[in-house]
Amino acid sequence: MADMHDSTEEYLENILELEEEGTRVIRARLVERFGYSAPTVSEAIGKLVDQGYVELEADRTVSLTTMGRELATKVVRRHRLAERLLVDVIGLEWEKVHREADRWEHVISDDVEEKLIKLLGDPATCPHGNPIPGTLRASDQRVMVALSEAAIGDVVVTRVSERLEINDDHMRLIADAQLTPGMNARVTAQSETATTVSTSSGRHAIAADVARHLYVSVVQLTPV
Amino acid sequence: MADMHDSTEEYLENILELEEEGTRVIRARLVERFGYSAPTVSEAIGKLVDQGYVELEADRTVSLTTMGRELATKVVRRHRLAERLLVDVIGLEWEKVHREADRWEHVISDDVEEKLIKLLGDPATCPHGNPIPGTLRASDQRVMVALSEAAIGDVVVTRVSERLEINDDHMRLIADAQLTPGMNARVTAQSETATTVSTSSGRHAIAADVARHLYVSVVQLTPV
DNA sequence: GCAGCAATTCAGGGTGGCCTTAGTTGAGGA
DNA sequence: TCCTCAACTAAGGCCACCCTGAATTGCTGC
Repeated sequence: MADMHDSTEEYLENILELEEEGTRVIRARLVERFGYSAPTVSEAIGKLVDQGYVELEADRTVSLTTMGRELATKVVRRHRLAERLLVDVIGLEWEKVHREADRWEHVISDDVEEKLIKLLGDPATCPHGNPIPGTLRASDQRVMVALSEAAIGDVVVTRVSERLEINDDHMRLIADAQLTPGMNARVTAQSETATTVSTSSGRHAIAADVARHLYVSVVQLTPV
Repeated sequence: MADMHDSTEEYLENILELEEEGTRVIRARLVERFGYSAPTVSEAIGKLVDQGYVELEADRTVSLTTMGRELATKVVRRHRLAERLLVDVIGLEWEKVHREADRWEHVISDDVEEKLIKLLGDPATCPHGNPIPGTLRASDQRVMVALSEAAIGDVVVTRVSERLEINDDHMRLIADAQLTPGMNARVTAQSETATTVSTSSGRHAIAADVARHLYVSVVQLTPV
């Protein structure tokens, strides 16, 4: 554990999230995410390298060391466990939990993490459908596709990427459109700029930059 | 809200706690509490004065302004609500909750605070028996006395002061001796250096500096 | 082969929050 | 009266973490 700050956790967490999104992680990506200046991010990454959390590859890719990945995973796990606690037990509104968990993730101890896993029944995903790493239950990974790439037809929303959770407007839109994990939707049209879906709350045009971070799985034709 | 840090909350909280303990609050008391150097504390208090959270009186007493008291009370309330959540819902061990809540108190939002009060049934006290300020339920303030001052006879433990919660050894001792709030005990002897009590777990000598921060109320002779 | 642009580095700054060392102040006791 | 001691102030320093502005690097396309 040595000496470790929120800032360390914040960087590692975001590196892991970028990886999860399939983005090649370079410092410029982190500059965009955090809104910090480039020198600030470079300096911070330099320290993480010194501390053995990350490595800078020849092609500038930022990669997590084993130690870094462990800590990053722990932070993400705590974030998502906190979200489950906040939604399932405390009853905080769905759109508000991400922001709250962004602070809670840094203060939850190992002891509490353990208790939470028990209390919440070893949940496989957070309330937005993102997998909780390191929990015991096998993650029943269904085949997911970004809403922006989905074929016309019926789908089930499975996951709202962390990327969207930052933005209150996006979250409200998703909640209002009934596009939260588990909900059914019908993709009626795809274009460069938007995906059109029908849900129980009506017809909605979802902008491409939102649809790219909203994952769905195709409804199976269950033979009757 | 303006700009406000953990350090601000930490100072205000401790000022309020010192007040609760009946201590005249001067900066030297905070130096002892935090283990910071005197100049550090003086500088910090100076900033709190500038920001309108506290006032320095002519006799050097540090006093909270209305604004400062509000924030201090909020932090203490969140701390104690977090403790209740950790004990009653999450199941964290009694001795560990104080330390955990010391971090949680800084990250709980107004929204969550509200939900917690509902979830926990508007609790009057934290698990250590300290009153939760600003909750709706009338605090049924029984007549309490420090264990070190209690007369020989039967008492009920009502409160473990924050002062003791910092120290793991003290907390373990109290838990082992069955001196947690609600437990019965019999005071069998008082001396300058210790109080001797009998509980369901046997006979214990409680050092005076612990007994001073452990509050009890005298058991009423309920006429049958 | 070189301009342009994205990515990064270099140099220099600021603030918050901690430190030490060395005064100053004021009230109480010898 | 004067000394002492607790409480506080003055001055200077350090580190973490943020900034701006001005190079530099290296790939890409003309």
